[in-house]
Amino acid sequence: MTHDTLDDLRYPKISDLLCFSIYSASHAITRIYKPFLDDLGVTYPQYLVLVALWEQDNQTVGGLGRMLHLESNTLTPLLKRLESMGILQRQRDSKDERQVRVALTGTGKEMRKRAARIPECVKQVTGMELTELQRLQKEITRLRTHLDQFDQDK
Amino acid sequence: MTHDTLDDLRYPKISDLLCFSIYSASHAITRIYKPFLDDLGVTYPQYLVLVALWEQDNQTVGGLGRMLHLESNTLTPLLKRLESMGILQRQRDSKDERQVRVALTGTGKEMRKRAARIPECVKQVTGMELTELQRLQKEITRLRTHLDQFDQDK
DNA sequence: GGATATTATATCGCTTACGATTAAATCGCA
DNA sequence: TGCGATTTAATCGTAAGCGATATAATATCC
Repeated sequence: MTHDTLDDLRYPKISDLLCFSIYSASHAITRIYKPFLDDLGVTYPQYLVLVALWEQDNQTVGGLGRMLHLESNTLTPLLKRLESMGILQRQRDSKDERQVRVALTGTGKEMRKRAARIPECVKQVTGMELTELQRLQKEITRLRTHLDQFDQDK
Repeated sequence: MTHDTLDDLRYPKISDLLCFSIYSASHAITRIYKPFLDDLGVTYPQYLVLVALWEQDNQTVGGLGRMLHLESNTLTPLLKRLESMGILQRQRDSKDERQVRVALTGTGKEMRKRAARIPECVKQVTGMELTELQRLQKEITRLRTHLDQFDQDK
């Protein structure tokens, strides 16, 4: 009997995998946001698009994709839904007709005020200190940067 | 002009939100796993189900759901796909016909060996120390526990 | 024992994600 | 100038997630 035979009997427990903790935390966060976002009438990915547009309005689809790490195959249908809700407008850029610019409507801009308390509410639910949340955010972002780096190196 | 008017002009930057770092890290992880899982012929959520079954075989759908924090509306179609691939079998429990037991086939059990090196490979890509990854895993799990706690309290 | 409540899984509809491909505009360069 | 390469969005198909609901089996209680 070799060591390999013994090692073959083991595999990391699901609860010990970092990848699973992030996977399940991501879903848990979506669930926590749900009631707040229901008030706004948007989904969680739609909310992230709004946060990106509140930070920088009138972006191209590609620009939004770089902020959110999403491609047009995900963003286009999502943006069309937000447009049909009257939250934003999509328009071809006249300087470069390949690009589509995404601009908030008055409704979309006003939603920022209605969403103002959401980050604070969610922070409360975490039951963690602000400094700890900030540190966690930085470390997870650093992890994602490493993963992105490796991905594009291929 | 009040302070509120000024405050209304601000919203957290997307890149500063913990929720977004977890959201985007989760997708980045899926992308990193992709080439390894392509070799196995499964998707990332399917892989997590396999990890859970390698840890504890012959579970009910509900038991798997508790391990993975997923409901039957997600698991049932996913398990049916794994069954149609010959990786596992689903069978009603004769003691309690409401329950469905999920058991790995020989193929499913053998895949554990072929997947043995994946966690180590992914760890390399993170570019982080094992102790740091473990700490991060614990902290994110703690965060998710808080969120789950709040969710079921409602 | 039988009506009622509870539990376990499945089904349906909708919204992400994303790989692969397409279409159109622009760029680069001979 | 013109033509192939590149860039940008959009489209299509498939697989998650999940809320709402349905269905069937079991548990509870009178």
